[in-house]
Amino acid sequence: MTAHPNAVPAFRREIPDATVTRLPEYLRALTDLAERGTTNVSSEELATAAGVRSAQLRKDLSHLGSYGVRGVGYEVDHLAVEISRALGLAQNWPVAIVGLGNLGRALAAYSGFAASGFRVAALFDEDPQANSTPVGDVLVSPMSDLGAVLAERRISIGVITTPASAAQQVCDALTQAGVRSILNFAPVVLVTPPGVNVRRVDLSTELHVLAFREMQNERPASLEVAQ
Amino acid sequence: MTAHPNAVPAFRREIPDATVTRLPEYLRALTDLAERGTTNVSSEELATAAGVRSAQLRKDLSHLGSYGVRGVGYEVDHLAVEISRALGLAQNWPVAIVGLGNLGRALAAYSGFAASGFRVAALFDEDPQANSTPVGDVLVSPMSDLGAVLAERRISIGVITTPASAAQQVCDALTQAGVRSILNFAPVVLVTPPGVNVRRVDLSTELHVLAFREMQNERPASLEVAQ
DNA sequence: TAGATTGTTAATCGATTAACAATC
DNA sequence: TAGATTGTTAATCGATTAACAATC
Repeated sequence: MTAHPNAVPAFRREIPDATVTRLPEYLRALTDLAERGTTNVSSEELATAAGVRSAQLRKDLSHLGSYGVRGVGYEVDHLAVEISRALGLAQNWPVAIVGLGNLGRALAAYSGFAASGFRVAALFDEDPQANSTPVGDVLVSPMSDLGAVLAERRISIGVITTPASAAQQVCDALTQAGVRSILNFAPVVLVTPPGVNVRRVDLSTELHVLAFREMQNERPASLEVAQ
Repeated sequence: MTAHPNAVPAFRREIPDATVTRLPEYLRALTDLAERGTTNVSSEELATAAGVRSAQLRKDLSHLGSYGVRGVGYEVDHLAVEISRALGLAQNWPVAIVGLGNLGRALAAYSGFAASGFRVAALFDEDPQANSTPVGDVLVSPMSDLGAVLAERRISIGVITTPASAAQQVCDALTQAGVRSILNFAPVVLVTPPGVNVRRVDLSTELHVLAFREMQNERPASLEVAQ
């Protein structure tokens, strides 16, 4: 039995990661426009507001569907709704934060989450002292309750803000409890079972990249590769 | 006067951004290895520890120079020193943090910076009340002193942790004061003069990308693009 | 209809991976 | 020398940009 040589693969309608990363930015720009009372926008204007080229914006949007009108542009409200829907914003995702040091507490108190469709639904720390200090109206649970609490509150997104030394262990506990999406602030490469999505934010790395470019500016190009 | 057709462009020895972003990870992996007493490592092992392919690791390192030995591998300490040098880690960059809400204070207190070659050298907030609460041994200066303090402490890297509404204004003040490298945590696209490097970290965006994939997993692929 | 702007195709660019000659 | 592994070249892959036909 031979497959047709030009057979189209059954399903291959993936939206590139690079595009998904820019969608929230488009949404933010649209929200700004709406607040200023703008009802219609061209790809050129919206692209400028979001810091990209218009061709890229149109290409990105084309992955979602066809929500513009040729010769006219996009209706701000409508496009915002469509992007929100694509991003699953209506769902108000419950999120768990593990590790309540300075960063963990700052994130737990961050008001931007609520505005973006996320809700801090559980907090964990292994230090019993941390357990006695709630953040807002969310109590801090001990690590031993992780599985039970995640299941009960139907949490599928975890944020790791522990020290590097604890991160892998926490990651194991999260995946064990069925979490398949992890945002990791600890400076470690996490090992996860297949099917688990990990994104890492590393503050030092960001500074390193800046410092590197800063250095390049300071010294003449001719020295760039010399030892 | 005709240029030689195969003339090599005078200087074009740029290291790709993607490579620079991975260098700190390699360095971290090397530090781990050194702590465990490992003195030698192959590209295969180091790549695994850093979460990349060995071909990519070798390609990345080739931008810096030739620090391995064929048939043997890399000397852990030596390679670490070379990467540190390439990243400018020896310099102990002074950094300013503007905006001392929860996140700003968390960053100011973050011990990881010191370990990575950065030093929190100045803090700013427009709220006079914030000015009275130092973080560690660094006093909080009023925004009006920004230019003077940056000049005096020779600061060229700024971190913006203000609310979105203040970010552009702060950015203007920083660039005005000669800062050309900015790490922006506020959810805005900053407009800067040419030559200024901005990197943005956006917590909501990271969660959005995770939520998006989470959604894709939940529903069948055949619905992915349907409206 | 004429003018404008989208959605999409094709061209370009850059980054990743595979493969292997160089060489310890 | 034989075995191993780097540094680099060439092939592949994917993402960005330019250009324009479709169409409001």
